[in-house]
Amino acid sequence: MSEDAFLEAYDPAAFERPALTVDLVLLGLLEGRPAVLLMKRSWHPHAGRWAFPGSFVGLDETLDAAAGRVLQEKAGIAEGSGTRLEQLYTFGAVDRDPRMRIVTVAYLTLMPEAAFTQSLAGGAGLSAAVIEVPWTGEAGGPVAAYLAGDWDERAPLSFAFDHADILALAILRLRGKLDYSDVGFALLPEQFTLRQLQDVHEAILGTPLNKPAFRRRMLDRGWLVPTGAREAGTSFRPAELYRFQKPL
Amino acid sequence: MSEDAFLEAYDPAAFERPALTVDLVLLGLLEGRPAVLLMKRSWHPHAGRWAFPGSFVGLDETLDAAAGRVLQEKAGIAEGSGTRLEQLYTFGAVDRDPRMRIVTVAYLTLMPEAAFTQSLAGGAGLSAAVIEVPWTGEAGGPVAAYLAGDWDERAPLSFAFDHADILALAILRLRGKLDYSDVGFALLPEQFTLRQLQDVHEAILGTPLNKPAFRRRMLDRGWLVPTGAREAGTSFRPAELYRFQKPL
DNA sequence: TGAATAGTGTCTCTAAGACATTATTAT
DNA sequence: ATAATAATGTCTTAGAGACACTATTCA
Repeated sequence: MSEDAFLEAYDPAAFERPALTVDLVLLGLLEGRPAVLLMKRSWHPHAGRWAFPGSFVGLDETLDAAAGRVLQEKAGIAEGSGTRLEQLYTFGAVDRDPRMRIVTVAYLTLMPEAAFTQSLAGGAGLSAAVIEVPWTGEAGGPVAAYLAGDWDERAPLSFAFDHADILALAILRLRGKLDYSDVGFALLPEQFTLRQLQDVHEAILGTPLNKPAFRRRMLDRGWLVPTGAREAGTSFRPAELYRFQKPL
Repeated sequence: MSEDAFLEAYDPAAFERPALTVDLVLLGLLEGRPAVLLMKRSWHPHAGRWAFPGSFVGLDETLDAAAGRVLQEKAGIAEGSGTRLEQLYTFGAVDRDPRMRIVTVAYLTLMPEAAFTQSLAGGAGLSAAVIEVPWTGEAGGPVAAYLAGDWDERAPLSFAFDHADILALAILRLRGKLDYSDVGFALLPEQFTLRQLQDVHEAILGTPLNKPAFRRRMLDRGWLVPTGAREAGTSFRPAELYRFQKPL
């Protein structure tokens, strides 16, 4: 075909191509609520708005490698720290960046508690924003984010570029995988109670769940190992702590 | 951040970037079996192997638009012909193409019977290959494809580049969406029998299904409208023909 | 003892699998 | 009639929702 003939004579520099980046939706928990790490833009365009950390994709690095590099450079998290990277979707609207044509591969990053707070305190300029998921049934909907601490006082913060769409899709993906995969556990610390696990599920789904049914489902799955230890610091009956471990 | 300062002074032509393409997994049915449309490569590299049709992404076209253009140019299908395009995954291994760095956004294309046979007969050099899905449980596995007609005689054909991975992922995605979305119907003609629908599901899942339960599930969902007509040409009791229509 | 939440028992309802039975068409 | 498949009835079982009840801890 002509495509092959074209490629045979192709000069890589001859034609303009879109630039290619990766952007990371860094998800974790803040006081039990789902939250993302964002950078406040101080330059044009979209100065004052909030964006996910990202980077250009190098000529000799994989997409996954570029995402891992961003995790390292901008969030201060080394690979293999329990943080999980998963490709989410590729966004290619022509005018998504006013400066030039940039196609971005969005990654969903699930951070356990330790990694999340570590990169928040890392001084790399990342802020945490709590996510509020409206109940929209099966369909996806707009997702609001509020700067940590001011959850019920301030206005939702505004996103740069198409990053609001990216976040909405990330939540949708999370929802879809919630009850057949182990994404719910990836956000929790090493040890957690069943109530914490249920809170995470409810926050992501945006709807309350039936307590006995939820416990049965989780325990019957066989992924939870009781530690024998109990939570501390409550003024009532402390719950048992569990560890997540897939059998075999 | 330095990223912004960098971009301010950025000369779009100054740094080399990966090339960006779209590739289309064109899925349809051939004698009731799932099949894909492929092009046999006659040039180096990977001459003699089979590849999905694709194209470079233009500087001023959306990813979806580029995919639609490929559908038009290489499969001869106009948009809005009932064929559905859905972004699948972006493949970015550094050496996936030996000539240069090419990142490709793979699209899953569900073609109804009419469109599939039309583009097969269109003379654009596309061949149909029947897909054989091994039963691999929930996990994805290798997917074999056989040139139409020689299904049980010939060896499975070999794919160019990483296109075997792309096909395996396409089947996996299809499986996942099969029983909560309408992808099963997108492959069938306007009117079809419940047995045809079940055959499609079984072929994609790679496992037999319980007939009464399948019928109940499909009919209770409310997406099937009985037409009153019946299939013709059987030597036994003809089945009722249904149309797919989502309520509201 | 009271407040608050952890954790469980049980009933009901829904949906799926298994299997058998009836229905309908062509030859 | 016979062959072949369509279409349905029914029994059983698994799992979820609802709701009430018991258990355990701190103040």
